[in-house]
Amino acid sequence: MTEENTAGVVFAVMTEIGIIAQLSRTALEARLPDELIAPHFTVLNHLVRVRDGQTPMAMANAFQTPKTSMAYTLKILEKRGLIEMRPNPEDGRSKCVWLTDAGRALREDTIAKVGPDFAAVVQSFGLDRFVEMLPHLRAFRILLDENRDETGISNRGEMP
Amino acid sequence: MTEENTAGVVFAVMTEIGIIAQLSRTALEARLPDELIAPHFTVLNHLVRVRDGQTPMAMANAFQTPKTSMAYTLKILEKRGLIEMRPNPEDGRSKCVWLTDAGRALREDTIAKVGPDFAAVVQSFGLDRFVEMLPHLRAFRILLDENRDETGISNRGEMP
DNA sequence: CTTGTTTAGTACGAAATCGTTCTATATTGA
DNA sequence: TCAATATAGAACGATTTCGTACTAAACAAG
Repeated sequence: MTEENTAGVVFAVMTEIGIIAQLSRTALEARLPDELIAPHFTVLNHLVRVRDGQTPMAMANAFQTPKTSMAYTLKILEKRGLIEMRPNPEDGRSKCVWLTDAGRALREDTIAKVGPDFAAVVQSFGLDRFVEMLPHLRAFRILLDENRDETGISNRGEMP
Repeated sequence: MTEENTAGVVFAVMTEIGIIAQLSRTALEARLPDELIAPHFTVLNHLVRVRDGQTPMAMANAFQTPKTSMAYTLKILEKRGLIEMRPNPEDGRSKCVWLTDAGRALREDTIAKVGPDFAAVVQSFGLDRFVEMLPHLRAFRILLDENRDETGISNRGEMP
């Protein structure tokens, strides 16, 4: 926890981010339907946030998660009618993942429900500090995203 | 992704934090011994960062994770000789978790190995931005930590 | 065109995570 | 004191996550 050196600061930031992610994951799951867990929502959110029509492999890559894990998550989302899997017209091997109206609606509802849970915390923290942090976090995430694959992890989808 | 309203900003920050946590989790696991995964390291780190000698229940609470999951993680760490479980002298029901020298050493080694992986990213991002963000993240994490249990999740350890 | 190589997805078994239930100890309150 | 309740951990089965092996389609080189 020393902050005198680069490694210390970076590690401390990562630790804080890890804890925050864990706590908000719990808060999120408390607001999801019982049958769904965080990864399901994360996938729905990704499809809205980036774009839908992506292949499962591209999504596994985006999430740095094994393709078999992604396949399992997608299968459940499809069973629940929250996404649709259609064949990829440009590649007979792969499929494309599309959101259904129900999928979009569930994402919206969940966001609306989780918001108030954070309201008290955000108010005492100060919205302006959030606004201030957001572009930095975004920039850092983009950098991290670009610079990965330097740590060699297989089975997690290669760059498209 | 709109940033015009409170909920939008908060949700956007959470999304970025979630992605960063996921990416750094992958980077961390790439540097851990093959038999160990992120939760193992996270527990070791927690025991150094907060204090060791805690009960499994207190740790499950800290991680917002079911006590059975924590028990499983601890069993593996104990089997690997990275922690020791001793009876709690103040409560016959519970145990206390203590780090071994090997556990401390593994944490140190891992931090030393992961650091360089982030060096390039941090350099182009700017260390000063990290230093700037750290206290905000820490303050937010502490607030989140204090304000939880408003979403009612059972089985994840009550406050000690 | 072949033929060998790469890639997307699937099958399947192993490992991790989780919820429920059970046991032993502690705590509370008559 | 002692019964009633609450808590920590263990046991156990179910679900999720993951790694390896396999299949089918695309691609590359000749």
